[in-house]
Amino acid sequence: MAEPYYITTAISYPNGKPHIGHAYEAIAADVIARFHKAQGRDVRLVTGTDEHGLKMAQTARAEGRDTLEFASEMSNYFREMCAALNIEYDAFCRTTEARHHEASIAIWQAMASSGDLYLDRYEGWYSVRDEAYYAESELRDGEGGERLSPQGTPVEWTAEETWFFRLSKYRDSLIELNESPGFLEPESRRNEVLSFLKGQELRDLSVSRTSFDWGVPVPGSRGHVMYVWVDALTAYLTAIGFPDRKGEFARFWPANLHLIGKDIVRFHAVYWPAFLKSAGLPPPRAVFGHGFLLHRGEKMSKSLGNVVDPLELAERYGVDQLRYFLMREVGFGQDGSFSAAAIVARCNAELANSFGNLAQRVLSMIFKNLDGEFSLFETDEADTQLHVATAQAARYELPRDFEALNFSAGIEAWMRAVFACNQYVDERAPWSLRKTDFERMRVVLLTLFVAIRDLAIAIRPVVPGSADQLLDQMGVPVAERDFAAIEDTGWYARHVKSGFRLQQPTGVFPRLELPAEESE
RNA sequence: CGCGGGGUGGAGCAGCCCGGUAGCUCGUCAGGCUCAUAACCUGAAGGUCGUUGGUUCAAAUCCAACCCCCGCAACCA
Repeated sequence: MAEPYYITTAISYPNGKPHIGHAYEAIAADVIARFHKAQGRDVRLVTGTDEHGLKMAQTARAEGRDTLEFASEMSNYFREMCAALNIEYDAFCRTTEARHHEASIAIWQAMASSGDLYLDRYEGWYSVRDEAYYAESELRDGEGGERLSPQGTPVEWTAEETWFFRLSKYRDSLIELNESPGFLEPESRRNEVLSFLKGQELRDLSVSRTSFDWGVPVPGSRGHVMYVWVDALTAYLTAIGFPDRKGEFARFWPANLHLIGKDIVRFHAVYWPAFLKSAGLPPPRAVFGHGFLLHRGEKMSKSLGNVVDPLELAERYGVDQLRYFLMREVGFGQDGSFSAAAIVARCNAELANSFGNLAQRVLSMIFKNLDGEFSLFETDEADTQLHVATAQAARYELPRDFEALNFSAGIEAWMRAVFACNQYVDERAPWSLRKTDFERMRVVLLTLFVAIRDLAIAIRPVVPGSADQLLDQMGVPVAERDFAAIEDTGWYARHVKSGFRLQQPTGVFPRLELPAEESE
């Protein structure tokens, strides 16, 4: 049975419509999921929306809407984004679903029976906007003498009864977990978390609220709803069947990877493993905090008016182009910059001019000169060398780098193989051979055909739609588009035998135009 | 002394962990080719790797100090 692989994106807070950051994370998760599928693994990709919390309730009220109805609408935008970006998720978990409430209650009860939850009185400076308490020392004075949080939001002295989670108890095991290689990446994030864990005693965490009711009710404790993060994180369990601990859950937990933004690393690398341990469940195998995208080097914000709608980008430049750009251009784990000019330049240079044009010129010559027919052929040493170069990239380098979440390096290796193919075309000059040595021309073209097929399969996780269009034209069976198929040397003989005939090829990676207003 | 990221040919980056001829893409210039999406291939120019000092036979790479840029308020990955 195939090895299971479970990956999640963060469960998004749908307070607003999805922006480029959500798109980036979803795309990266989808690329990872497709890559592991192509490696023959049994993959679950989970995403969803975290719809509880005061802010949701407030936003809905401000719009004069029923909270759930509003949340449903917002959640749908996230589903639509996934559909538009070709995100192939297996489950979309909404935290307002009944099954999720069940899961949250189950984990709560498990933590309670470990003795890790206790009721106490909490007094302090509370910011309604931030849903957080602050220490006296963190506050500053605002205009008119009011007290402000470090975030500049008003705070008031509040006393409430709240449930606490004994986070302090888990400090040592959390340090150990975060020190274990591969748990939290990239390294810079790990250092941050470790310095947080080691730098101080951990305070127990307030995990219930009584100031509002839009959340999962705490079992047996009227008036309390769970702290949003308790239930949000639990969505990772809900999606695979928890509280049923058999079946899907037994197979897929612990998750192989939580892919999240760098801003919520602490919740995933500290609170979440502690909750799980308390509930008697193993922690996720890995957490990766990716970077943020900057628009032309500037942070995006509504107030600056430079927020970019990911669907507009996909519409304008193409879904696969956007996917390719984000995975290629930005070092995974670092912040990255994007702009219309950068997308156009990158996609034109690599997808259109290098790979797309390579496929087009080769398929076109096969169509015109060989009537689109395939036959067996013997390669000479130089031909074999080309296959070695492409196989190196498609079978070894790209998978190795993708496995390590080093997408730009993997794609770069792939590009080197594409360059080698174009170089080979030029050196062999099949258009000249056509007149002088037809047989050699045939061998050269078919050699290239094989190379292109391997390269198309290798890059398919990144640009699934376009790669499939190309492979369709090439007559590569749908079932033979994974890494096992690249290894399978018998495929070409079957391809010949099938009698497949190539039609007039059409390019799958068109050149992009830079919109006039973006070209300054 | 708040925390973190970064400063490498015109632009964007890799290399730094595990010191040993400075690499890639774009751009520029020259040449080639004409099969192909005005695409492709070859070659060239262009960098004292932020500064200063240290370790070393040898430093972009290790150590120290300093300078500069960007995040760390909200929406939010």
